Amino acid sequence: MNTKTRKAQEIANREELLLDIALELMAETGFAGLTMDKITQRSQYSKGTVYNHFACKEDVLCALCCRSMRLQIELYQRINDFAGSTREKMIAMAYGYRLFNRLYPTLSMVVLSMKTPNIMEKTSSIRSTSVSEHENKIVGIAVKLIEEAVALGDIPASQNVDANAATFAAWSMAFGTNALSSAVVHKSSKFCSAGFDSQYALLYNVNLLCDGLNWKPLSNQQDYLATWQRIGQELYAKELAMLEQNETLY
Amino acid sequence: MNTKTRKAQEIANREELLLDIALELMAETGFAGLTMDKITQRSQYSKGTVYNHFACKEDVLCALCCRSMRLQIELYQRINDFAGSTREKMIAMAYGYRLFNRLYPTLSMVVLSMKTPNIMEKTSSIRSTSVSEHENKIVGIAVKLIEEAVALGDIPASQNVDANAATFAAWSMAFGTNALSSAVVHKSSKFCSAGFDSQYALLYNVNLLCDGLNWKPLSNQQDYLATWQRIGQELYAKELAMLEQNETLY
DNA sequence: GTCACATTGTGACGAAGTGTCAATAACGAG
DNA sequence: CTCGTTATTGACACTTCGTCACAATGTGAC
Repeated sequence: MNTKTRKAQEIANREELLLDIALELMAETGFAGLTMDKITQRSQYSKGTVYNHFACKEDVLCALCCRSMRLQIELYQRINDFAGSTREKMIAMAYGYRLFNRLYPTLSMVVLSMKTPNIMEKTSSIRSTSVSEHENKIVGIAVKLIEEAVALGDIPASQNVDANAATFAAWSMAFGTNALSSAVVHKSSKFCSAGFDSQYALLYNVNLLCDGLNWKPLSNQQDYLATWQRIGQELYAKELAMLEQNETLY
Repeated sequence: MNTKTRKAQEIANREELLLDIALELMAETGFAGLTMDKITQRSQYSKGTVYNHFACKEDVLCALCCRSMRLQIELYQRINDFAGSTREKMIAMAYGYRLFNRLYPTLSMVVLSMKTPNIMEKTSSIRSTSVSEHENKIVGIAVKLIEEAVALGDIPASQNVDANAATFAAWSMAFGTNALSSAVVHKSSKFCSAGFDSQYALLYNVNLLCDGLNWKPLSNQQDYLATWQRIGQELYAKELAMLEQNETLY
């Protein structure tokens, strides 16, 4: 029985190793540069072994997506300790989301790609439900926060806010902002010339949303830019320092 | 000289034909089922000719993306004739966006995929700037509408709204809502069990955003669900009828 | 220690797809 | 009709995916 758990551990370790390699390859040679053969070559294992872990190439992405979400969850959990209003905590979630996207650009692209049909069509159901589970955990954090805001009256009861609907709105906003930001940055979009500031776009957008929910204090009652800075200092100082030194973690 | 324009016309026609085939293939066999070989086989032309039109497979998607945006623009232009406030017109844009996504599900997936790195990395620069140009046209429609709202005072000057920033927010929201809706519908997401209603999610989300901008009349001052219905009847009756009969147009 | 059995690993291989290019065909001006 | 130009073709070289018969290794009973 002991040997079994040891073996299982070894397999789990190898899986992480393979994922490290996959991520490294993607960072080096771009998204299209990831092939199963290259993973095989760079690892000390053979193709068959790699395919023992992942049913297909898309499953590798799925697994990376799960890792990505575990990392995100870690960032979001710190928010519990943040001394601030519920709205400030929601903004902290947005901060964490953006931080994640900057710190792990390759992983972020993986998450984005997972919403795309050509990937989803091919993933095995085991992997894709695993992604859903992780996703639900993140969604749960946001739902809980919004429910708390309603309970405390930060979001007036008269707004009749459904926590699920509001969470979906916030998620949509964050997801869309990130997806379009990275696209806008690279291209000759109208926004580039219009002084588009990707740094604060998410703060701005989430503030609009919260104001729409009538989530007190409103953005004209409080300086959320200051909150934004404070979140960075108090919750994510370590990660910001890494970014300063251009230490991107895939 | 006349022969040249005739020839050019023929080539343009053939390009449209090839795109029709590509779309048909995607609708039939899924996104991953699209191959250059199949396009070749189903058309009466050879591989070389197909590659004369499109530098690579991703260029086909790019071209479809442009077609997709031309169709969208057509939908949005009708809004000029809509008798309503600026905010109602913004909601009409959201309506058009959602209508487009329902009427052309395959094309919608193409647009979504274009925001993804594995596609973007491979597209030729000519095609991708063409996508940007089309995109800018759509963005321009929204910017103009928001500027008008500010000029009329529907959005109070005190909000200090930048039309570009607000457009980006609206675009992010619409894009994110659509991307996540289609993902949520298929999967065992928390939202499914929570009575997620994809039909009105975009209306709800855009209303939140407009409320956040303090775009008058606010959603508690007017029944925008009624507006939503009116938009369907007055602007998009034909398209709705098609949807009723399950006539999806790729 | 060893033997039968179970599990895990291997890499050559077939299938499928991409993009190229030398050869061929069609075109049109003179 | 002829000849240079341009468009078209499909065989080919190359890449990649995913499989499977076989090899190697690990396990536990005796």
